[in-house]
Amino acid sequence: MTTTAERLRCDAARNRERVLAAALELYREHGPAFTVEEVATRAGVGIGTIYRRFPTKSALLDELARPYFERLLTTARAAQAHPAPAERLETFIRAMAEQHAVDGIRSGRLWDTTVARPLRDEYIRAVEGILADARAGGRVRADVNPHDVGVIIWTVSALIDATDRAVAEIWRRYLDLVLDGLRPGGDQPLTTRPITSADWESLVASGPVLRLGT
Amino acid sequence: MTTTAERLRCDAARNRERVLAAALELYREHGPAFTVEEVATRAGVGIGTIYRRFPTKSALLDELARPYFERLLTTARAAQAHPAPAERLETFIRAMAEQHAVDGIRSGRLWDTTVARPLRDEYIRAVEGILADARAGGRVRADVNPHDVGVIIWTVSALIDATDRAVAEIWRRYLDLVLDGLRPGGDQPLTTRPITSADWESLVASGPVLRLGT
Amino acid sequence: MTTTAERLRCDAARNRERVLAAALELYREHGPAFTVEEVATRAGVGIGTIYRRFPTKSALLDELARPYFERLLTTARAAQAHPAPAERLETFIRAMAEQHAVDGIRSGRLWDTTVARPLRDEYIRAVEGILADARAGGRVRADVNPHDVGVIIWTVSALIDATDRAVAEIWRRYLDLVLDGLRPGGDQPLTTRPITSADWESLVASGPVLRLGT
Amino acid sequence: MTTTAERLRCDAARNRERVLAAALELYREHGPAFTVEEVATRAGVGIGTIYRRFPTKSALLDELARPYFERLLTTARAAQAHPAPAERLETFIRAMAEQHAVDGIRSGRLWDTTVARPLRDEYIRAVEGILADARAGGRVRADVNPHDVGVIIWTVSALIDATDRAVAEIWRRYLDLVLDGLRPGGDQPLTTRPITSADWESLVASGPVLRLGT
DNA sequence: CATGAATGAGTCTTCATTCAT
DNA sequence: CATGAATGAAGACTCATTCAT
Repeated sequence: MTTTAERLRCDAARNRERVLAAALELYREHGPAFTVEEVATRAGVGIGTIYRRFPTKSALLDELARPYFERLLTTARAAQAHPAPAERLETFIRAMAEQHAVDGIRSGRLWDTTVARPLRDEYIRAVEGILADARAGGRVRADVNPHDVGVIIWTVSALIDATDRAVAEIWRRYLDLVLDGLRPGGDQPLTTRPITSADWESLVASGPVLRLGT
Repeated sequence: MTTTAERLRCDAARNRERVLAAALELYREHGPAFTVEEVATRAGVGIGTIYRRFPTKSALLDELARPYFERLLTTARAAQAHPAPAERLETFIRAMAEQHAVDGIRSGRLWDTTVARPLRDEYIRAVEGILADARAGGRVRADVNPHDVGVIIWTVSALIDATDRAVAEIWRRYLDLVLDGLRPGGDQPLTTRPITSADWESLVASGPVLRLGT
Repeated sequence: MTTTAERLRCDAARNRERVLAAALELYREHGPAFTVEEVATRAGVGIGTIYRRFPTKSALLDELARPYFERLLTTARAAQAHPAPAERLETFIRAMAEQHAVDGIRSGRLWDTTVARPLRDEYIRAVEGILADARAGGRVRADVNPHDVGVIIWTVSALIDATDRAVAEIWRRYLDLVLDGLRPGGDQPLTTRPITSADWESLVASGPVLRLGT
Repeated sequence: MTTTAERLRCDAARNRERVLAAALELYREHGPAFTVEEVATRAGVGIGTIYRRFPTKSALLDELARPYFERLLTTARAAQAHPAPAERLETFIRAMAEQHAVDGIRSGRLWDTTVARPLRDEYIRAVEGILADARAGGRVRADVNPHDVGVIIWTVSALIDATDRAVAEIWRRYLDLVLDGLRPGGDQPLTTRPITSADWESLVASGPVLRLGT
């Protein structure tokens, strides 16, 4: 009995993984422009099986986003652990971009996914700490705040999405420029009011950028 | 006679404009995810009328892109005419972003549209001149080339698309940082090889980013 | 006044001819699978002009059939005038096939067209005379009647339609065989009852074969 | 298990048959001028069900053609097995016509359908054997070849299509004449060069005659 | 009268989702 | 539980015909 039940659970879990793996593959290849039936075929399961696990195609895509964000979070934690606090900010931003590039999820600006919500808080807190370290070390201009960092990472991610497949690595030049701009150096002040938490929430909640599928 | 002929063309032209206006509205609201029938309804014409002027939904979207690029080109020419050559580069980049923000075409990275093709050449040439001016005036670091400028503008446009509706003006902070990075100042060298013309062509030709419709 | 009126009538007549010529061309090229708009373009007139002359696309096609039948009738009359009465039947059948082949109206089994109706009577009468001549000369088996001749011509026409474009002239072998079968020679009797006038009417009126367009 | 699996397949198969039956009915009634939706309605299924089995309306029509050709082939094989070799040719031609008449597929000159392709070879080979038998028995004139037989059957089929619904059996008179012409008897030689294999291919491949749908 | 712009019903096809087996 | 068959609401596009200019 137990065995049977476990077997079932086991099979179910494996199926779930297969479906997610197939969906991820397809997402990497085509963005959200793939069919649920294609996922089923590639996963080697029936279409009904997918709908048993995921109520909706959109829910399936959400589930794709979760590990992506977990990997990002791991990256963020690693940067926090960097021995030289002053280096943490650049290390962090570069590592995030690198991770995004490696991850292969293109057109994957998935931050407003339901699953991303809980992760975002930890993420923001991490950024706050890292930025404070950089500031203490005099490695960042005074007028940027954690949300600026979020926007930078977001933008570079979009650039990676847009270009990495066509011309790999190009985004690095761009990232270099931005990091250069981040460093202190008697530069002209930023021309717009600081980004607030509320702004950030609005951004993340705003439909168009983040819409999945269709 | 002339009057009659023109009247006809007049009405037809007005309908054409109505269709384009409706399509633009819908594009601003939903990106390319709108129905030809919606366009017809909003324009107050039959569906056949749309297909009389535009052989395809995709052609209609192309036509949407055309004035957008023409406005960008006008902006570029204006920047070239700026009295102080050294100022031209920053003026140019800011003006392009501004124009894009004002234009309201969101998710509108339309550079690979058929209609954009002929405009691109003039655009690139303008950038070359402007960059040379800035370099002569010592206002830009030595290791950036015209294609870097193209990528910058492209990226900022994407950022505007993504954020301007949710939190207006935020993109300006980002742009400030990048412009700061563009200025000379003994900064760290760029970590990746320069972008070539061929890279640029690949970028622009790469389907996924720029594909309209579907 | 008169001049103007005549000019008008003249222009109108010429337009009518142009439309018919364009339609015929298109019919030869594509069968009935062409657009009214294509006719207008090729004729160099507006679409409204066509609808002024011909109430319907189908009526236009009918009008195409008229000269075709008139040519056939001329052919029939010529055969009647052949000096050797006994030769008239084969001459007639061959000439009809030839005329059909030359005419170039493919998939043009137009016998049930409204315009063909009045011509059919004269046609049948001609066949009757010709057949009587052949019979008097002992050049045709006794058990065929005028309607058999009609069916033969009809069938060969269909064969021409089907094959002449792909492999010209092949239909002649076939026609030879049939003519051979028509000649007297102690052959096996025909296995089916003679075709009556009523049969002929049914045939000609039967939809599927003759349907134009769509 | 097996039962379940087969049940599924069973129902699906039944639906498939229903769809084919409905399509055949409609084809008999209207030729290819019917709607996929009509098929669905008449078959009592959703439109999607049709598209699950047949990727295209054209593929559905192909599938209609398949059994038709298989029946023809069976007929051909039966004629080859006729005890008296000399009789085989006429038996064959008559049987083919008969089968076509009974089959009820009107306007069904479907020989260039994809599904017909593989059957054609066997068909031609059968005709060759049968013709040789007839020639050995002195029952056919010397100057006809297998392709002539093909053209004869094709033409008679067209005649059946055109007339059988309006006046049943009339085609038999015609067929009698042609068979008469096929027999030897010191008749006039055929006036055109023999039909070659290449001719036959051209014929079959020539679009206009055989094109299904639209 | 001529023109060609406008119309919109009708066609094929796709795909997320439900449901019988 | 798994399967994959069934569903049907859209969506893009065509074309005969009408009608304003």
